[in-house]
Amino acid sequence: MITEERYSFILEQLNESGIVKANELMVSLNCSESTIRRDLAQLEKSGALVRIHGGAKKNYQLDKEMSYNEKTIKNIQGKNSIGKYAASLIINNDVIYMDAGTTTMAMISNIKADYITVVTNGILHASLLADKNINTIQLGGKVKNTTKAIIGATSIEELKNYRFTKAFLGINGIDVSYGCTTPDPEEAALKKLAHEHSAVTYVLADESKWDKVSFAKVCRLEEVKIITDSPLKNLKYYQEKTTILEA
Amino acid sequence: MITEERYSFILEQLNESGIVKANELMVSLNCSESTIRRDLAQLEKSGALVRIHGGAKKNYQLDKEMSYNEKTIKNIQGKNSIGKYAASLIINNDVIYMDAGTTTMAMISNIKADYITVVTNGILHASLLADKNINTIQLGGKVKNTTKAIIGATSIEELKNYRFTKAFLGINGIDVSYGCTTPDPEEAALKKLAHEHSAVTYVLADESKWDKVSFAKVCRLEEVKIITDSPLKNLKYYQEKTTILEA
DNA sequence: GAATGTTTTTGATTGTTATTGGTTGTTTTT
DNA sequence: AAAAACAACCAATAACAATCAAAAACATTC
Repeated sequence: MITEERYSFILEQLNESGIVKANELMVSLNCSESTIRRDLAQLEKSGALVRIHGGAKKNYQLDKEMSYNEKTIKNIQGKNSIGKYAASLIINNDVIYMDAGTTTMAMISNIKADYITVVTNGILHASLLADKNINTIQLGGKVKNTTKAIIGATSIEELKNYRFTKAFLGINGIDVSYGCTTPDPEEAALKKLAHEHSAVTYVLADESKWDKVSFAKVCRLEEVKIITDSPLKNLKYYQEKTTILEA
Repeated sequence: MITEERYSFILEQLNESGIVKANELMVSLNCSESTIRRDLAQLEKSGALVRIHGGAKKNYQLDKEMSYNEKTIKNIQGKNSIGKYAASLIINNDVIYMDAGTTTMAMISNIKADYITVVTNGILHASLLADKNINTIQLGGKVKNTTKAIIGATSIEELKNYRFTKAFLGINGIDVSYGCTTPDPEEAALKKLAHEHSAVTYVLADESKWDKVSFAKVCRLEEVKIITDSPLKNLKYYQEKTTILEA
Protein backbone atom coordinates (compact mmCIF):
# COMPACT_ATOMS: atom_id res chain seq x y z
CA MET A 1 0.00 0.00 0.00
CA ILE A 2 1.84 3.09 -1.19
CA THR A 3 1.25 6.72 -0.35
CA GLU A 4 -0.88 7.68 -3.33
CA GLU A 5 -3.07 4.67 -2.80
CA ARG A 6 -3.79 5.78 0.72
CA TYR A 7 -4.44 9.31 -0.47
CA SER A 8 -7.00 8.23 -2.99
CA PHE A 9 -8.63 5.84 -0.53
CA ILE A 10 -8.94 8.62 2.02
CA LEU A 11 -10.35 11.06 -0.51
CA GLU A 12 -12.75 8.45 -1.76
CA GLN A 13 -13.98 7.73 1.74
CA LEU A 14 -14.28 11.41 2.31
CA ASN A 15 -16.29 11.90 -0.82
CA GLU A 16 -18.72 9.22 0.23
CA SER A 17 -19.23 9.92 3.87
CA GLY A 18 -17.94 13.48 4.20
CA ILE A 19 -15.82 12.53 7.18
CA VAL A 20 -13.02 10.10 7.97
CA LYS A 21 -11.72 8.85 11.33
CA ALA A 22 -8.02 8.35 11.86
CA ASN A 23 -8.29 5.06 13.73
CA GLU A 24 -10.67 3.61 11.19
CA LEU A 25 -8.23 4.53 8.45
CA MET A 26 -5.46 2.86 10.45
CA VAL A 27 -7.38 -0.40 10.35
CA SER A 28 -8.61 -0.29 6.77
CA LEU A 29 -5.30 0.91 5.38
CA ASN A 30 -3.35 -1.33 7.72
CA CYS A 31 -0.74 1.19 8.71
CA SER A 32 0.40 3.12 11.72
CA GLU A 33 -1.10 6.11 13.40
CA SER A 34 1.87 8.23 12.38
CA THR A 35 1.37 7.46 8.73
CA ILE A 36 -2.30 8.34 8.78
CA ARG A 37 -1.54 11.53 10.60
CA ARG A 38 1.11 12.46 8.09
CA ASP A 39 -1.23 11.67 5.22
CA LEU A 40 -3.97 13.84 6.62
CA ALA A 41 -1.51 16.66 7.26
CA GLN A 42 -0.29 16.44 3.69
CA LEU A 43 -3.77 16.32 2.19
CA GLU A 44 -4.78 19.26 4.30
CA LYS A 45 -1.76 21.19 3.11
CA SER A 46 -2.77 20.53 -0.49
CA GLY A 47 -6.25 21.72 0.31
CA ALA A 48 -7.99 18.42 -0.29
CA LEU A 49 -9.54 18.24 3.17
CA VAL A 50 -9.73 19.88 6.57
CA ARG A 51 -8.34 18.09 9.59
CA ILE A 52 -10.44 17.76 12.69
CA HIS A 53 -9.73 16.11 16.00
CA GLY A 54 -9.88 12.39 15.33
CA GLY A 55 -9.72 12.55 11.56
CA ALA A 56 -10.69 14.89 8.76
CA LYS A 57 -13.72 16.33 7.04
CA LYS A 58 -14.58 17.43 3.57
CA ASN A 59 -13.31 20.76 2.46
CA TYR A 60 -16.66 22.38 1.94
CA GLN A 61 -16.29 25.99 0.97
CA LEU A 62 -19.85 27.05 1.29
CA ASP A 63 -20.95 30.59 0.79
CA LYS A 64 -17.53 31.94 -0.06
CA GLU A 65 -17.19 33.95 -3.23
CA MET A 66 -15.40 31.76 -5.66
CA SER A 67 -12.79 32.88 -8.16
CA TYR A 68 -13.35 31.97 -11.77
CA ASN A 69 -10.76 29.25 -11.58
CA GLU A 70 -12.22 27.77 -8.47
CA LYS A 71 -15.57 27.81 -10.16
CA THR A 72 -14.24 25.92 -13.14
CA ILE A 73 -12.59 23.41 -10.86
CA LYS A 74 -15.75 23.07 -8.82
CA ASN A 75 -17.72 22.55 -11.98
CA ILE A 76 -15.38 19.84 -13.14
CA GLN A 77 -15.45 18.19 -9.76
CA GLY A 78 -19.20 18.42 -9.80
CA LYS A 79 -19.30 16.83 -13.20
CA ASN A 80 -16.95 14.18 -11.95
CA SER A 81 -19.17 13.28 -9.04
CA ILE A 82 -22.21 13.26 -11.28
CA GLY A 83 -20.30 11.10 -13.74
CA LYS A 84 -19.26 8.74 -11.00
CA TYR A 85 -22.76 8.34 -9.72
CA ALA A 86 -24.22 7.88 -13.18
CA ALA A 87 -21.56 5.29 -14.02
CA SER A 88 -22.44 3.35 -10.87
CA LEU A 89 -25.92 2.77 -12.27
CA ILE A 90 -24.52 0.78 -15.17
CA ILE A 91 -24.54 -2.98 -14.77
CA ASN A 92 -23.43 -5.85 -16.94
CA ASN A 93 -25.50 -6.57 -20.04
CA ASP A 94 -26.80 -3.02 -20.13
CA VAL A 95 -27.20 -1.39 -23.51
CA ILE A 96 -26.50 2.26 -22.94
CA TYR A 97 -27.08 5.41 -24.92
CA MET A 98 -24.47 7.97 -23.98
CA ASP A 99 -25.11 11.48 -25.18
CA ALA A 100 -22.22 13.72 -26.25
CA GLY A 101 -21.00 16.40 -23.85
CA THR A 102 -18.52 16.84 -21.03
CA THR A 103 -20.88 15.76 -18.26
CA THR A 104 -21.49 12.36 -19.76
CA MET A 105 -17.81 12.12 -20.64
CA ALA A 106 -17.00 12.18 -16.94
CA MET A 107 -18.87 8.88 -16.67
CA ILE A 108 -16.50 6.95 -18.84
CA SER A 109 -13.49 6.66 -16.57
CA ASN A 110 -15.80 5.59 -13.77
CA ILE A 111 -17.51 2.74 -15.54
CA LYS A 112 -16.88 -0.51 -13.69
CA ALA A 113 -19.11 -2.95 -15.54
CA ASP A 114 -17.11 -4.97 -18.02
CA TYR A 115 -19.74 -6.37 -20.32
CA ILE A 116 -21.89 -3.60 -21.71
CA THR A 117 -22.67 -2.02 -25.05
CA VAL A 118 -22.60 1.73 -25.45
CA VAL A 119 -24.09 3.70 -28.32
CA THR A 120 -22.91 7.29 -28.51
CA ASN A 121 -23.05 10.32 -30.75
CA GLY A 122 -19.87 11.79 -29.27
CA ILE A 123 -16.74 10.99 -31.19
CA LEU A 124 -14.49 11.75 -28.23
CA HIS A 125 -16.70 9.53 -26.12
CA ALA A 126 -16.33 6.71 -28.61
CA SER A 127 -12.58 7.08 -28.53
CA LEU A 128 -12.41 6.95 -24.74
CA LEU A 129 -14.80 4.01 -24.61
CA ALA A 130 -12.65 2.18 -27.11
CA ASP A 131 -9.63 2.83 -24.90
CA LYS A 132 -11.47 1.08 -22.09
CA ASN A 133 -12.18 -1.78 -24.43
CA ILE A 134 -15.91 -1.30 -24.13
CA ASN A 135 -18.22 -2.53 -26.85
CA THR A 136 -18.98 0.74 -28.60
CA ILE A 137 -21.26 1.78 -31.43
CA GLN A 138 -20.79 5.18 -32.97
CA LEU A 139 -23.72 6.94 -34.55
CA GLY A 140 -22.95 8.22 -38.02
CA GLY A 141 -23.72 11.56 -39.57
CA LYS A 142 -22.57 15.11 -39.74
CA VAL A 143 -19.91 16.11 -37.20
CA LYS A 144 -20.66 19.29 -35.30
CA ASN A 145 -17.22 20.83 -35.26
CA THR A 146 -17.52 22.77 -32.03
CA THR A 147 -18.72 19.96 -29.80
CA LYS A 148 -17.56 16.91 -31.77
CA ALA A 149 -21.03 15.48 -31.58
CA ILE A 150 -22.78 13.69 -34.41
CA ILE A 151 -26.09 15.20 -35.49
CA GLY A 152 -28.44 15.12 -38.44
CA ALA A 153 -30.80 12.85 -40.31
CA THR A 154 -28.41 9.91 -40.62
CA SER A 155 -27.90 9.68 -36.90
CA ILE A 156 -31.65 9.85 -36.34
CA GLU A 157 -32.24 7.04 -38.81
CA GLU A 158 -29.58 4.89 -37.19
CA LEU A 159 -30.87 5.52 -33.73
CA LYS A 160 -34.29 4.25 -34.76
CA ASN A 161 -32.77 0.77 -35.00
CA TYR A 162 -31.60 0.64 -31.42
CA ARG A 163 -33.27 0.09 -28.04
CA PHE A 164 -31.59 0.85 -24.73
CA THR A 165 -31.85 -0.27 -21.15
CA LYS A 166 -30.56 3.11 -20.00
CA ALA A 167 -29.95 6.47 -21.65
CA PHE A 168 -27.71 9.16 -20.19
CA LEU A 169 -28.32 12.63 -21.56
CA GLY A 170 -26.61 15.95 -21.04
CA ILE A 171 -28.79 19.01 -21.08
CA ASN A 172 -28.52 22.79 -21.15
CA GLY A 173 -31.58 23.89 -19.27
CA ILE A 174 -33.96 22.41 -16.74
CA ASP A 175 -37.09 24.23 -15.74
CA VAL A 176 -40.15 23.27 -13.74
CA SER A 177 -42.62 24.15 -16.45
CA TYR A 178 -40.61 23.90 -19.68
CA GLY A 179 -38.79 20.68 -18.82
CA CYS A 180 -35.43 19.80 -20.41
CA THR A 181 -34.23 22.07 -23.19
CA THR A 182 -31.12 22.50 -25.34
CA PRO A 183 -30.09 25.17 -27.89
CA ASP A 184 -29.67 23.05 -31.04
CA PRO A 185 -32.91 21.57 -32.46
CA GLU A 186 -31.00 18.80 -34.21
CA GLU A 187 -29.38 17.74 -30.98
CA ALA A 188 -32.69 17.98 -29.23
CA ALA A 189 -34.28 15.65 -31.76
CA LEU A 190 -31.52 13.10 -31.18
CA LYS A 191 -31.77 13.30 -27.42
CA LYS A 192 -35.53 12.98 -27.61
CA LEU A 193 -35.36 9.89 -29.77
CA ALA A 194 -32.73 8.28 -27.55
CA HIS A 195 -34.98 8.93 -24.58
CA GLU A 196 -37.99 7.41 -26.33
CA HIS A 197 -36.03 4.29 -27.16
CA SER A 198 -34.73 3.74 -23.67
CA ALA A 199 -36.33 1.94 -20.75
CA VAL A 200 -34.99 4.55 -18.35
CA THR A 201 -33.55 7.97 -19.10
CA TYR A 202 -31.18 9.80 -16.79
CA VAL A 203 -30.53 13.47 -17.35
CA LEU A 204 -27.18 14.66 -16.01
CA ALA A 205 -27.22 18.25 -14.84
CA ASP A 206 -24.75 20.20 -12.76
CA GLU A 207 -25.93 23.19 -10.78
CA SER A 208 -25.51 25.63 -13.67
CA LYS A 209 -28.36 24.00 -15.57
CA TRP A 210 -31.17 24.48 -13.09
CA ASP A 211 -33.91 27.05 -13.68
CA LYS A 212 -32.65 27.66 -17.20
CA VAL A 213 -34.67 27.49 -20.38
CA SER A 214 -33.06 26.94 -23.75
CA PHE A 215 -34.56 26.87 -27.23
CA ALA A 216 -35.48 23.31 -28.17
CA LYS A 217 -37.43 20.99 -25.91
CA VAL A 218 -36.15 17.48 -25.30
CA CYS A 219 -38.62 16.03 -22.83
CA ARG A 220 -40.83 16.73 -19.85
CA LEU A 221 -39.45 16.34 -16.34
CA GLU A 222 -41.92 13.59 -15.52
CA GLU A 223 -40.42 11.31 -18.14
CA VAL A 224 -36.87 11.19 -16.81
CA LYS A 225 -34.72 10.93 -13.71
CA ILE A 226 -32.30 13.74 -13.01
CA ILE A 227 -28.81 13.26 -11.60
CA THR A 228 -27.28 16.33 -10.03
CA ASP A 229 -24.62 17.28 -7.53
CA SER A 230 -25.87 20.47 -5.96
CA PRO A 231 -28.40 20.89 -3.20
CA LEU A 232 -31.19 22.93 -4.76
CA LYS A 233 -33.01 25.70 -3.01
CA ASN A 234 -36.32 25.06 -4.72
CA LEU A 235 -35.87 21.30 -4.76
CA LYS A 236 -39.38 20.48 -3.64
CA TYR A 237 -41.04 22.06 -6.66
CA TYR A 238 -39.02 19.77 -8.85
CA GLN A 239 -39.53 16.74 -6.67
CA GLU A 240 -43.25 16.94 -7.22
CA LYS A 241 -42.66 16.32 -10.89
CA THR A 242 -39.59 14.13 -11.19
CA THR A 243 -37.05 11.94 -9.45
CA ILE A 244 -33.90 13.75 -8.41
CA LEU A 245 -30.83 11.68 -7.61
CA GLU A 246 -28.10 13.47 -5.74
CA ALA A 247 -24.58 12.31 -6.57
CA MET B 1 10.12 -9.55 -22.92
CA ILE B 2 11.28 -6.50 -24.84
CA THR B 3 11.01 -2.88 -23.86
CA GLU B 4 7.87 -2.01 -25.79
CA GLU B 5 6.14 -5.06 -24.40
CA ARG B 6 6.83 -3.86 -20.89
CA TYR B 7 5.68 -0.36 -21.78
CA SER B 8 2.35 -1.55 -23.05
CA PHE B 9 1.90 -3.89 -20.11
CA ILE B 10 2.54 -1.04 -17.71
CA LEU B 11 0.16 1.29 -19.51
CA GLU B 12 -2.44 -1.44 -19.65
CA GLN B 13 -2.18 -2.07 -15.93
CA LEU B 14 -2.34 1.63 -15.35
CA ASN B 15 -5.43 1.95 -17.43
CA GLU B 16 -7.13 -0.75 -15.41
CA SER B 17 -6.21 0.14 -11.89
CA GLY B 18 -5.03 3.73 -12.16
CA ILE B 19 -1.87 2.94 -10.23
CA VAL B 20 1.08 0.60 -10.60
CA LYS B 21 3.66 -0.46 -8.04
CA ALA B 22 7.29 -0.91 -8.96
CA ASN B 23 7.81 -4.11 -7.03
CA GLU B 24 4.66 -5.70 -8.43
CA LEU B 25 5.81 -4.86 -11.92
CA MET B 26 9.16 -6.43 -11.12
CA VAL B 27 7.42 -9.70 -10.38
CA SER B 28 4.89 -9.73 -13.19
CA LEU B 29 7.37 -8.54 -15.80
CA ASN B 30 10.13 -10.69 -14.35
CA CYS B 31 12.86 -8.10 -14.56
CA SER B 32 15.04 -6.06 -12.28
CA GLU B 33 14.23 -3.03 -10.23
CA SER B 34 16.50 -0.91 -12.42
CA THR B 35 14.64 -1.82 -15.56
CA ILE B 36 11.26 -0.98 -14.09
CA ARG B 37 12.60 2.29 -12.81
CA ARG B 38 14.01 3.13 -16.20
CA ASP B 39 10.74 2.22 -17.88
CA LEU B 40 8.74 4.40 -15.55
CA ALA B 41 11.18 7.28 -16.00
CA GLN B 42 10.89 6.98 -19.76
CA LEU B 43 7.10 6.74 -19.75
CA GLU B 44 6.94 9.75 -17.48
CA LYS B 45 9.17 11.69 -19.84
CA SER B 46 6.83 10.88 -22.71
CA GLY B 47 3.94 12.05 -20.59
CA ALA B 48 2.18 8.71 -20.39
CA LEU B 49 2.14 8.60 -16.60
CA VAL B 50 3.25 10.36 -13.44
CA ARG B 51 5.79 8.73 -11.20
CA ILE B 52 5.16 8.52 -7.49
CA HIS B 53 7.18 7.01 -4.69
CA GLY B 54 6.76 3.28 -5.10
CA GLY B 55 5.45 3.25 -8.64
CA ALA B 56 3.40 5.45 -10.91
CA LYS B 57 -0.10 6.76 -11.30
CA LYS B 58 -2.29 7.66 -14.16
CA ASN B 59 -1.93 11.01 -15.72
CA TYR B 60 -5.61 11.56 -16.11
CA GLN B 61 -8.25 14.14 -15.63
CA LEU B 62 -11.31 13.89 -17.81
CA ASP B 63 -10.29 14.94 -21.31
CA LYS B 64 -6.64 14.71 -20.37
CA GLU B 65 -7.15 11.07 -21.06
CA MET B 66 -6.92 12.11 -24.65
CA SER B 67 -3.40 13.36 -24.17
CA TYR B 68 -1.60 10.11 -24.84
CA ASN B 69 -3.59 9.64 -28.00
CA GLU B 70 -3.07 13.20 -29.02
CA LYS B 71 0.64 12.83 -28.63
CA THR B 72 0.64 9.85 -30.90
CA ILE B 73 -1.45 11.79 -33.34
CA LYS B 74 0.83 14.81 -33.21
CA ASN B 75 3.74 12.54 -33.97
CA ILE B 76 2.03 11.28 -37.04
CA GLN B 77 0.88 14.68 -38.18
CA GLY B 78 3.02 16.32 -40.80
CA LYS B 79 5.95 13.99 -40.42
CA ASN B 80 4.80 11.89 -43.29
CA SER B 81 5.59 12.92 -46.84
CA ILE B 82 2.95 10.60 -48.24
CA GLY B 83 0.28 12.42 -46.27
CA LYS B 84 1.51 15.75 -47.50
CA TYR B 85 1.47 14.68 -51.10
CA ALA B 86 -1.97 13.10 -50.84
CA ALA B 87 -3.35 16.22 -49.19
CA SER B 88 -2.03 18.35 -52.05
CA LEU B 89 -4.35 16.48 -54.42
CA ILE B 90 -7.41 17.78 -52.62
CA ILE B 91 -9.08 20.84 -54.14
CA ASN B 92 -12.10 22.91 -53.25
CA ASN B 93 -15.51 21.31 -53.71
CA ASP B 94 -14.04 17.85 -53.47
CA VAL B 95 -16.02 15.22 -51.62
CA ILE B 96 -13.45 12.96 -50.06
CA TYR B 97 -13.55 9.55 -48.49
CA MET B 98 -10.79 9.24 -45.95
CA ASP B 99 -10.08 5.77 -44.69
CA ALA B 100 -9.06 5.18 -41.06
CA GLY B 101 -5.42 4.52 -40.30
CA THR B 102 -2.27 6.41 -39.46
CA THR B 103 -1.16 6.98 -43.03
CA THR B 104 -4.32 8.82 -44.01
CA MET B 105 -4.27 10.64 -40.69
CA ALA B 106 -1.03 12.30 -41.72
CA MET B 107 -2.97 13.98 -44.53
CA ILE B 108 -5.17 16.02 -42.26
CA SER B 109 -2.75 18.66 -41.04
CA ASN B 110 -1.60 19.17 -44.62
CA ILE B 111 -4.99 19.86 -46.14
CA LYS B 112 -5.05 23.34 -47.62
CA ALA B 113 -8.40 23.41 -49.43
CA ASP B 114 -10.99 25.22 -47.33
CA TYR B 115 -14.25 24.12 -48.83
CA ILE B 116 -14.43 20.36 -48.94
CA THR B 117 -16.50 17.58 -47.43
CA VAL B 118 -14.82 14.58 -45.90
CA VAL B 119 -16.48 11.29 -45.05
CA THR B 120 -14.43 9.05 -42.77
CA ASN B 121 -14.69 5.85 -40.77
CA GLY B 122 -11.92 6.89 -38.41
CA ILE B 123 -13.13 8.53 -35.22
CA LEU B 124 -9.76 10.14 -34.54
CA HIS B 125 -9.77 11.43 -38.10
CA ALA B 126 -13.19 12.95 -37.61
CA SER B 127 -11.99 14.68 -34.46
CA LEU B 128 -8.96 16.16 -36.18
CA LEU B 129 -11.02 17.23 -39.19
CA ALA B 130 -13.47 18.94 -36.89
CA ASP B 131 -10.57 20.77 -35.26
CA LYS B 132 -9.67 22.13 -38.67
CA ASN B 133 -13.29 23.17 -39.13
CA ILE B 134 -13.70 20.93 -42.15
CA ASN B 135 -17.12 19.73 -43.15
CA THR B 136 -17.01 16.19 -41.80
CA ILE B 137 -19.32 13.22 -41.95
CA GLN B 138 -18.64 10.30 -39.67
CA LEU B 139 -19.71 6.83 -40.69
CA GLY B 140 -21.62 5.06 -37.95
CA GLY B 141 -21.33 1.51 -36.70
CA LYS B 142 -19.29 -0.68 -34.45
CA VAL B 143 -16.04 0.82 -33.17
CA LYS B 144 -13.01 -1.38 -33.57
CA ASN B 145 -11.30 -0.72 -30.28
CA THR B 146 -7.73 -1.25 -31.38
CA THR B 147 -7.72 1.02 -34.41
CA LYS B 148 -10.65 3.30 -33.59
CA ALA B 149 -12.12 2.63 -36.98
CA ILE B 150 -15.80 2.12 -37.66
CA ILE B 151 -16.70 -1.17 -39.29
CA GLY B 152 -19.72 -3.38 -39.82
CA ALA B 153 -23.03 -3.49 -41.63
CA THR B 154 -24.24 -0.07 -40.57
CA SER B 155 -21.21 1.67 -42.01
CA ILE B 156 -21.60 -0.25 -45.27
CA GLU B 157 -25.25 0.77 -45.55
CA GLU B 158 -24.40 4.40 -44.91
CA LEU B 159 -21.57 4.41 -47.36
CA LYS B 160 -23.95 3.22 -50.08
CA ASN B 161 -25.59 6.63 -49.95
CA TYR B 162 -22.46 8.59 -50.74
CA ARG B 163 -20.41 9.29 -53.88
CA PHE B 164 -16.91 10.72 -53.82
CA THR B 165 -14.65 12.67 -56.09
CA LYS B 166 -11.62 11.12 -54.43
CA ALA B 167 -11.04 8.29 -52.00
CA PHE B 168 -7.87 7.88 -49.95
CA LEU B 169 -7.31 4.40 -48.59
CA GLY B 170 -4.70 2.91 -46.30
CA ILE B 171 -3.67 -0.65 -47.00
CA ASN B 172 -1.67 -3.46 -45.44
CA GLY B 173 -0.30 -5.31 -48.42
CA ILE B 174 0.39 -4.54 -52.06
CA ASP B 175 1.37 -7.28 -54.44
CA VAL B 176 1.75 -7.45 -58.21
CA SER B 177 -0.60 -10.37 -58.64
CA TYR B 178 -2.83 -10.23 -55.56
CA GLY B 179 -3.40 -6.46 -55.60
CA CYS B 180 -4.34 -4.56 -52.44
CA THR B 181 -5.10 -6.63 -49.34
CA THR B 182 -5.86 -6.04 -45.67
CA PRO B 183 -6.25 -8.43 -42.69
CA ASP B 184 -9.81 -7.64 -41.62
CA PRO B 185 -12.54 -8.70 -44.08
CA GLU B 186 -14.96 -6.13 -42.66
CA GLU B 187 -12.50 -3.35 -43.24
CA ALA B 188 -11.78 -4.68 -46.67
CA ALA B 189 -15.47 -4.58 -47.56
CA LEU B 190 -15.67 -0.96 -46.48
CA LYS B 191 -12.56 0.05 -48.40
CA LYS B 192 -13.82 -1.76 -51.45
CA LEU B 193 -17.17 0.00 -51.36
CA ALA B 194 -15.56 3.40 -50.86
CA HIS B 195 -13.36 2.70 -53.84
CA GLU B 196 -16.33 1.69 -55.98
CA HIS B 197 -18.17 4.87 -55.07
CA SER B 198 -15.29 7.18 -55.86
CA ALA B 199 -14.27 8.72 -59.18
CA VAL B 200 -10.60 8.22 -58.30
CA THR B 201 -9.06 6.09 -55.58
CA TYR B 202 -5.63 6.70 -54.12
CA VAL B 203 -3.97 4.00 -52.06
CA LEU B 204 -1.42 5.31 -49.55
CA ALA B 205 1.42 2.88 -48.90
CA ASP B 206 4.75 3.38 -47.21
CA GLU B 207 7.63 1.09 -48.03
CA SER B 208 6.66 -1.56 -45.50
CA LYS B 209 3.56 -2.43 -47.51
CA TRP B 210 5.13 -3.48 -50.78
CA ASP B 211 5.33 -7.10 -51.84
CA LYS B 212 3.10 -8.09 -48.96
CA VAL B 213 -0.06 -10.11 -49.17
CA SER B 214 -2.68 -9.97 -46.46
CA PHE B 215 -5.92 -11.90 -46.04
CA ALA B 216 -8.80 -9.96 -47.59
CA LYS B 217 -8.68 -8.40 -51.03
CA VAL B 218 -9.72 -4.80 -51.51
CA CYS B 219 -9.07 -4.13 -55.19
CA ARG B 220 -6.83 -4.83 -58.14
CA LEU B 221 -3.84 -2.61 -58.80
CA GLU B 222 -5.24 -1.50 -62.13
CA GLU B 223 -8.21 0.18 -60.45
CA VAL B 224 -6.29 2.60 -58.24
CA LYS B 225 -3.39 5.00 -58.03
CA ILE B 226 -0.73 4.34 -55.44
CA ILE B 227 1.04 7.02 -53.44
CA THR B 228 4.31 5.98 -51.87
CA ASP B 229 7.51 7.51 -50.55
CA SER B 230 10.15 4.88 -51.12
CA PRO B 231 12.00 4.16 -54.33
CA LEU B 232 11.11 0.59 -55.18
CA LYS B 233 13.54 -1.91 -56.58
CA ASN B 234 10.98 -3.74 -58.65
CA LEU B 235 9.10 -0.59 -59.57
CA LYS B 236 8.72 -1.40 -63.24
CA TYR B 237 6.68 -4.56 -62.64
CA TYR B 238 4.17 -2.48 -60.75
CA GLN B 239 4.23 0.38 -63.26
CA GLU B 240 2.98 -1.94 -65.96
CA LYS B 241 -0.20 -2.41 -63.96
CA THR B 242 -0.84 0.80 -62.09
CA THR B 243 0.05 4.45 -61.59
CA ILE B 244 2.64 5.06 -58.91
CA LEU B 245 2.95 8.55 -57.49
CA GLU B 246 6.11 9.21 -55.57
CA ALA B 247 5.72 11.71 -52.74
C1' DG C 1 27.42 -17.48 -42.50
C1' DA C 2 30.87 -17.11 -39.05
C1' DA C 3 33.69 -13.58 -36.66
C1' DT C 4 34.30 -9.01 -35.40
C1' DG C 5 33.29 -4.58 -33.25
C1' DT C 6 29.53 -1.41 -31.77
C1' DT C 7 25.44 -0.07 -29.63
C1' DT C 8 21.65 -1.05 -26.58
C1' DT C 9 19.73 -3.18 -22.84
C1' DT C 10 19.94 -5.19 -18.54
C1' DG C 11 21.00 -6.38 -13.58
C1' DA C 12 23.91 -5.48 -9.69
C1' DT C 13 26.12 -2.20 -6.62
C1' DT C 14 26.80 2.06 -4.52
C1' DG C 15 25.48 5.86 -1.54
C1' DT C 16 21.43 8.95 -0.89
C1' DT C 17 16.76 10.19 0.09
C1' DA C 18 11.92 9.31 1.42
C1' DT C 19 8.77 6.77 4.04
C1' DT C 20 7.45 4.29 7.96
C1' DG C 21 6.37 2.73 12.83
C1' DG C 22 7.53 3.42 17.42
C1' DT C 23 8.57 6.52 21.23
C1' DT C 24 8.30 10.59 23.76
C1' DG C 25 5.80 14.10 26.04
C1' DT C 26 2.03 17.60 25.19
C1' DT C 27 -2.65 19.01 24.11
C1' DT C 28 -7.50 18.15 23.65
C1' DT C 29 -11.72 15.90 24.85
C1' DT C 30 -14.81 13.69 27.98
C1' DA D 1 -8.29 13.37 36.13
C1' DA D 2 -8.25 9.74 32.70
C1' DA D 3 -8.38 8.66 28.00
C1' DA D 4 -7.79 9.77 23.54
C1' DA D 5 -5.60 12.36 20.03
C1' DC D 6 -1.85 14.99 18.93
C1' DA D 7 3.11 16.79 17.27
C1' DA D 8 7.88 16.10 17.24
C1' DC D 9 11.50 13.25 17.06
C1' DC D 10 14.41 8.94 15.86
C1' DA D 11 15.98 4.69 13.99
C1' DA D 12 14.80 1.05 10.61
C1' DT D 13 13.40 0.25 6.31
C1' DA D 14 12.08 0.84 1.57
C1' DA D 15 12.58 3.34 -2.54
C1' DC D 16 15.53 6.17 -5.03
C1' DA D 17 19.31 7.99 -8.63
C1' DA D 18 23.70 7.20 -10.48
C1' DT D 19 27.13 4.28 -12.08
C1' DC D 20 29.35 0.21 -14.12
C1' DA D 21 30.10 -4.20 -16.10
C1' DA D 22 27.93 -8.19 -18.24
C1' DA D 23 24.80 -9.70 -21.71
C1' DA D 24 22.06 -9.21 -25.70
C1' DA D 25 20.99 -7.25 -30.03
C1' DC D 26 22.72 -5.13 -33.84
C1' DA D 27 25.65 -3.95 -37.83
C1' DT D 28 29.78 -4.85 -40.45
C1' DT D 29 33.38 -7.25 -42.41
C1' DC D 30 35.58 -11.02 -44.26
